Amino acid sequence: MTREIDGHMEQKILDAAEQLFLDKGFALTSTTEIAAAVGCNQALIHYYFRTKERLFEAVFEKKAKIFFSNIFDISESSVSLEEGIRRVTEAHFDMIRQNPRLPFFIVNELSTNPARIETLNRIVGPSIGRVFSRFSHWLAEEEAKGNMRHIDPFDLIASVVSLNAAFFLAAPIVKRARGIDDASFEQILDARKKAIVDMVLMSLRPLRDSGERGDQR
Amino acid sequence: MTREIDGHMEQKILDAAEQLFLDKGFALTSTTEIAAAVGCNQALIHYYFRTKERLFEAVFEKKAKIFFSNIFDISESSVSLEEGIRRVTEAHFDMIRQNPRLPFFIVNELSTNPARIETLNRIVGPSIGRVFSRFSHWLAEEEAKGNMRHIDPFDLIASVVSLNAAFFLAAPIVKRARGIDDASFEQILDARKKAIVDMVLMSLRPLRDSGERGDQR
DNA sequence: ATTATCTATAGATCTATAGATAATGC
DNA sequence: ATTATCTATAGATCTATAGATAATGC
Repeated sequence: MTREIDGHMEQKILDAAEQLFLDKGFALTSTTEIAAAVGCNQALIHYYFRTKERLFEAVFEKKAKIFFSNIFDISESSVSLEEGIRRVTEAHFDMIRQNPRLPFFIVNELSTNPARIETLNRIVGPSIGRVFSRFSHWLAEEEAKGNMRHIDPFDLIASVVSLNAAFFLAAPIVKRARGIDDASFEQILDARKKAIVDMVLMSLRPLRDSGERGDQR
Repeated sequence: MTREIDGHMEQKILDAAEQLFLDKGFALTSTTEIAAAVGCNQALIHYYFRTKERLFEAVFEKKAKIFFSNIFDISESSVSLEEGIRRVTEAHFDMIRQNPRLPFFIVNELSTNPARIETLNRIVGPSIGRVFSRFSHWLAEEEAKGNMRHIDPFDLIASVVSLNAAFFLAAPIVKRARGIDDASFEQILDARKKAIVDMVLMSLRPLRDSGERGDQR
């Protein structure tokens, strides 16, 4: 093989590693297997990345960034409550839809290797605080206007992320178990997205006629 | 070592395997490690269980049964909507609370080894249909009475399971990341359980004043 | 005689490194 | 001369099995 026939080997290794790590996780993926997928020998992987661990870190950082960045970024606060909630929920759902193995990948690696939490803190830490506080303020305003019941912003975010992520954790399993073809599966995804948005919006409706919070209008 | 000093080795192996498999999954747990935890030699594990795979199966069946059995079993349909939803949601939450690694374990093994879905179908298949249909009927009645909005029973179940399971997938990560002690963690669990129940109940409230379904009373 | 437990080891990985070879840039 | 790629291999696992030994029940 000559050098750099089409694109760099380094990139091809990264791509193959990404796919395999996403699919099977760190432990079940061997450098031998990555080399086979790339079509090079196994030593080359260590030439570029030194260790399997460092190769994994490269993939993990990229994927963690996708998963945790811009969650619940209400950039335009001029939008209505319903529209705002719908947007962030759907954006989050769609992000996972484009990276369906992401929830499994993140959960799997953080559970089996808690040390990786450091990596996360470094990557996500800085930005998350600002986004959260902007979202909180927006919610508080809407609550004050009587547009929604009282809810801890953390609980709302946790719920939306739970509903979206858990579905994609279970989806491939259900898909295989029931032998669902791709076309039907896309329909199921759309339906579930709608159901999740509905559920969240419905749950935020202000309380009806008691003297409790959320009825100040 | 003499035989059967206190309880059977077979049971001790099962117990140790259960703990390790739950913690780290199939791939990351070695029979050597299990033997070390038990305090016997590694060959004994194969004496009793022949292969690591069969030992794992034994653990997996037991745990899958716990996770999937009796989900959403509304045994007494005389109960009110709110009380019924609260009960099944809390029962499900508490079941996971007692087996906090269960969601990770199930997701992890089904994702990395789809063949295991067969095991699941065999174990869960028979009972789940009946429970689901009973729950559906109960919901339909409550909807007809105007006590709740219309919702696909599957979506409701999916949402509750998602909310509960996802929390326990993320909880240990957050706990470690933020250095939360056990006492505070228990409080967080209680608070989250309440928030989940609230969210579900709130989302089921009948629609207010449009002419849509759920307002027939 | 049977059963439980142990020691030892074969065979299959897998990661990482050393050192050879070939292509490129000077 | 440097850099990319390859071959070969050391050393560390890990699973599974063969065969020895010791305890128990008859």
